[in-house]
Amino acid sequence: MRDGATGNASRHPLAVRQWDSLIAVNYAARPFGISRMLSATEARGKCPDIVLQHVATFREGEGGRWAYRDDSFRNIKTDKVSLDPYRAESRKILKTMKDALERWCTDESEPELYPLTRGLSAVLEKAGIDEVFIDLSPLIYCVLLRRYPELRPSPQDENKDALLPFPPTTALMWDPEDCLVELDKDASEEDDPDWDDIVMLVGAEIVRAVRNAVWEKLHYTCSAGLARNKMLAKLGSACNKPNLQTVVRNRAVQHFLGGYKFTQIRMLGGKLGDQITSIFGTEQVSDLLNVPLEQLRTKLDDSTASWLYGIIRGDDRTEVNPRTQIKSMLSAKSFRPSINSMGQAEKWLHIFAADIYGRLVEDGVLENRRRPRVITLHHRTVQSKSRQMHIPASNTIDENLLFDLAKNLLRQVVADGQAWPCSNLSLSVSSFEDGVGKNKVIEGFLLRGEQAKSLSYSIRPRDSESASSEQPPGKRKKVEDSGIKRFFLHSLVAKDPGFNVEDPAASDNEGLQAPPDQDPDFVNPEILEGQIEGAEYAQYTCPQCSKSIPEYEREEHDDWHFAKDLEIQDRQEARSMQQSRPANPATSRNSNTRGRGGREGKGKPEKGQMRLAFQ
DNA sequence: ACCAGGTGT
DNA sequence: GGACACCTGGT
Repeated sequence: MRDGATGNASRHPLAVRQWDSLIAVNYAARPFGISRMLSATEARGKCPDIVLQHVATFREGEGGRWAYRDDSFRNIKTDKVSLDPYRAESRKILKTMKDALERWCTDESEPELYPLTRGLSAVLEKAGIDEVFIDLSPLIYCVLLRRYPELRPSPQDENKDALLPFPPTTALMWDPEDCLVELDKDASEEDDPDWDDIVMLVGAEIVRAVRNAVWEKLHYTCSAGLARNKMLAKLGSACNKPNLQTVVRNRAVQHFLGGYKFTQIRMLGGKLGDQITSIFGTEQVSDLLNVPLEQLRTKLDDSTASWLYGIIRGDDRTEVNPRTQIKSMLSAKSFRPSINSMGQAEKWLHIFAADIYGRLVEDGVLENRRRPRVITLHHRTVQSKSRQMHIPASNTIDENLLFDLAKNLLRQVVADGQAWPCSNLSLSVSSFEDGVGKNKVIEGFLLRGEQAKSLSYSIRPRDSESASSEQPPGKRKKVEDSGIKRFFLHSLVAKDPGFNVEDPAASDNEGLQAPPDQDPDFVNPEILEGQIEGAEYAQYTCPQCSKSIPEYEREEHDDWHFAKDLEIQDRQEARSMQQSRPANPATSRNSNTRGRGGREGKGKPEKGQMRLAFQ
């Protein structure tokens, strides 16, 4: 589990400026007392040398292209912030991390472990533009099996509750840079290590490798926290910034948490935290620990009470969600002097539409036929209001369409009541439909690895033809060079985890499964292969895409996944990882636990196993 | 389905 | 605080 704040390692004081305030401050500037929320003037007062870089902006009349401009801070009236550069860096970092993690799940040296570990991979959750949670459990499990053969399940080892062997009693060799949180009072560093400790040690090794990769490749430092759940990892990550990792061993949790204000715990930083503070007259976790559950229940509703009771004891069950494709895109502007007319508002709608459209294109969303179904306009005067509508499925999404829809929505809001003066306006698109739109036909077919290679060559020309014919002229080129290939590879694995191939006959019927309003020819039928050949051979169910393929094609199939991973954007990767979970071959029992959980019952300590002891 | 509101970076 | 993004709950 990991979480880190990344920061460029510049030694010169530097901050990112948005209008007159700072939104990010590097570590070199912090000793001067510079923090977020300071004004540019205040920052200069504290550190005359500081470099203040304004964020990129869109400018009225310059279309959808952002730029860094020397005078943007003076143009708050006409410019709109663009966070695109940060989104791009964020993607690079995630990709680097993902690649670094990947190396931990493949080990050719011990083929007998393949059935147990193949397909296991870490899950990454993007928690912010510069933060990520990583569930390392699957990787740690792999490493444990390799290093501690006594943990490998033996055939007669049916009993899930069978006791684990004792771990080796040799002292653990922590890296000098691992920051260990002091143990609870009832525990001692002299005690023999337990499996939980070893799990953390392995995790620390992996995370160090990930952080090193980020440094080597991108020159960002990052801090990390390792613990048994997200809440503890998050708290830990802040303990040793900017460039160290903090390990909260299970035997240290009580001591660690006891020193915090509960308002620093995730979900308690807002109104709920305030409410609890005033009810119980304290912000300290240690004080709240003395309050019995029954008493919490008298003051809070039941679910909140028991959640709170658990969370301050280190019990956080929230999963690391595999990042899915982006769920919404928003473009917004606050108006310092409020705006007062439809005409003024429309200018901004143009910029919003261009911004969002650019991001739709950049993210390859159009190429993938992933489109938002809903558009929403938010409007704030004294109160805030929002209106949304469906994006007509028949239209090609472009800037003008977005603008027209936005304008309609704005009219509705304006007609609705007090619309002026308006202090904030935003446009967003959401409800992304990733059913590859016109290519639903692909789902339900299986493309064999070998054929995938040859066919992807043979069909590419025609494929891109039909693809670009329905693209606006401006985007043809992009589709042709890399877009379609990406799309092609992606769409085969991205969608349906079940991946049914029950009706091979359907495969050579054009568009048999295509919804009536969709064009079945977008992907030529001949590239599809609905039949599994070699069914008489041993079958292998790919944990990544759930496809069932002959054993002898496994390697090739994996190569194919590997190539795909390199090509498609990280968010798309995350999606396929998510879908691979249920297909984990190791999941034999415990349908209510996750794939990795079901199996870890055997491989991990019975007490305090990573997050899974609870259920 | 629609909208409001809360939480986080 | 501004500009995001995500989630939940009420109707």
